[in-house]
Parts: sequence; C-alpha cells; structure tokens
Amino acid sequence: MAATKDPRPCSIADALALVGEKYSLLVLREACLGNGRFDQLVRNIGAPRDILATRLRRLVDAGILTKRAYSERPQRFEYRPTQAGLELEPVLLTLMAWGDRHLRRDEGRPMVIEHSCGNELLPVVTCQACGAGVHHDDLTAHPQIPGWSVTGPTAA
Amino acid sequence: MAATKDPRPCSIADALALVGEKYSLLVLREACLGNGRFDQLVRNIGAPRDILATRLRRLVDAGILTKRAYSERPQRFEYRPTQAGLELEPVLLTLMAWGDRHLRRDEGRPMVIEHSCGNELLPVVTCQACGAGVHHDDLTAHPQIPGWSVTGPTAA
DNA sequence: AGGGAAGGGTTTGTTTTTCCAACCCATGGA
DNA sequence: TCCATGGGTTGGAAAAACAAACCCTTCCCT
Repeated sequence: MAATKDPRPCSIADALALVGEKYSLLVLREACLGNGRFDQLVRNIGAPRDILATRLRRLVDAGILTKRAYSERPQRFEYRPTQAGLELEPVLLTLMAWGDRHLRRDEGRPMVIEHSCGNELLPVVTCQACGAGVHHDDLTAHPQIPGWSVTGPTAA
Repeated sequence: MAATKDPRPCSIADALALVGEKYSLLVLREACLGNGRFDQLVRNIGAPRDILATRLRRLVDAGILTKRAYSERPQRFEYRPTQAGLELEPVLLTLMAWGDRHLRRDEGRPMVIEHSCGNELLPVVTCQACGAGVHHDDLTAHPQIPGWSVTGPTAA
C-alpha cells in the first residue's frame, strides 16, 4: 500500500509544479503575445519585479522560455517561448475561453483571438482519434499505478 | 494612457485568480475523478488539511464545486464539480497531456484516459469554426481594450 | 562634460501564506 | 468502554510575496 503521505503521481501536478506558481502562466501569456521584455512583463502582469525575476529563471530552467538578447550594447534581453512553451498555449486559450464564459457573462471580452481560417477562435478540446468534442461523461480514467484507483463516475 | 500600475485585463488572469492557487486544480482533478471526500483529497493531493479547507471554501464560493452530504448521521460530505467545474476539465486534460509529453518522455504515464469512442484520449485543441488543430502561428490577438496592444508575432 | 532616462534587474525590510502537528467533536463499531 | 473514522479548526514556526528603494550600464540631450 502507498505510504500514508505521498500524493498521487500525476502529470497535472508535475506540470503545475513548473508553471503553477503565481504569475508563471501570465508570463507565458505575455511571451506568447510577443511582450517578452522585463518592463513589459512588469507592467502587463502587475507582478513585483523580484518575483518576476524568480519566475523567469524557473521558466528558463524548465525549458519553457529562452532568454535572448535583442540588443548588445546596451545589453537588453527578451524572453520568448520555446517549443514546449508554445505547446502550453492551448492551456492558456482554454482557460481564457472558460474565463470569458464564466467570469464575464455580461462584460465584453478583453481579448479576441482570430484563427487563420478567418473566424474568431473558439477553442474546443477534441479527441484526436475520433474528432469529437470531449465531455466529462465520455471519459474513463485508467490509473496506471497500483494503489491509486479512482472511485467515481469516471472510474475505471 | 493606463495608470502606471494596473495589469492587463485578462480572462486568463481572472480564471487563475479563482483556480490558480496552489492545489486548487488538483482538488478539481480529484473531484472530477469522483474522489471528493476530505480525507481522499488530503491523501491524494498531499496538501495540508487547513489549506485544503480554505481552497474548498473558495471553490464552492466560486461555483466550481458543490458540497453535498452523502450521509446524514453521521454527517459526511463530498465535493463535486458543478457544470462550471466540469467545463474546466479540458484545461486539466490539456495540461496533463503536456506533462505527459514534456515531463515524462521516458517514464510511463500515471494515468490514461479512455474516450467513449474506444480509443485512448489524446486531447487536441481545435478551432470550433474550422475544426483545425490550433497552432501559435495561426493566431492573431486582437486586444479589445485601448492601451493594451500587443507587439509580437501574434500581434493584431 | 553633466544630467537625465531607459532597461534589467537586486536588496532590504515588512506583511501574507504555507506548513505541520496537535487538537476537537460527533458518530459508530468491537 | 475505548478506539477509529470523517471532517474539519487552532497555534506557532518557516517560507513566500510584496513594495520601495537602489544599482549599473549605456544612450540621449544640451
């Protein structure tokens, strides 16, 4: 049996250990928008400068951002998303859509994303195999690790 | 021009203000899995009990979870996702897939999700209008709020 | 040459959160 | 009766966030 004090092994938890700290995903948002300079990040995110510096180091170490000079003399830097960082963008888009739907029922949206197809982007999470939109009731969880079963309606 | 100290208005930031605190999304994960009892949450998440109690209050207040009794005498409670909570599940799935890809290249995955189509779920974020998978280069951001423009390759 | 200002941070000291362990209370079972 | 279970609350110590000030280099203006 699992020892009485370690949590469920989980990629969500692991991902959040990297990008789940306060401001981290907002840093990634700005980097994806092309606003990767330190003072832009400070202004657009509203985070304390020291915390931001800490987050940037972590995200660079994790391979989610890179720090590149956009000017030598004077040295000036810019943070850009790596491939791994760009692959987190769908998480941001999905979260943004959720916020638009549930937190802004009557206000306008602060940002609209246009897809290259010409329409406004409404992100939908689909099953790669069948293409259908994903809904809770269509899912069955299969824990791969002994001792970490699941009890509810999503159970294996 | 915007005052020198308020951040960009953003649904991602607003959503994270609700579910971005440490453990909140893991609570939702367990609730979605059907493990919504206090001691299950403590064990499966590994969070301090007092923090968990705080998070649960916040998530219930935010309308993401509901607290329902599964037994009177003795009173025993269970937290279940609301509709709004279920609609956050795609965020979790997308994050899990990212973690599986980037944080576990060589280990096995801790959990596999089966879709009702019979295949293993690989979540893909698509454009509702055209059905295509979403990639960074296909997106153009249109800020709706004067003063919050965007500079980079995703610019409007 | 002197005096900013911009950019990218670091330092210092204070306020919040987290964390851990212990405790509490009601019911139920041995 | 005594202990276990479930669902928390409490108190004190440790860690993190915060705000404001500071630092350093290079450019620009006069």
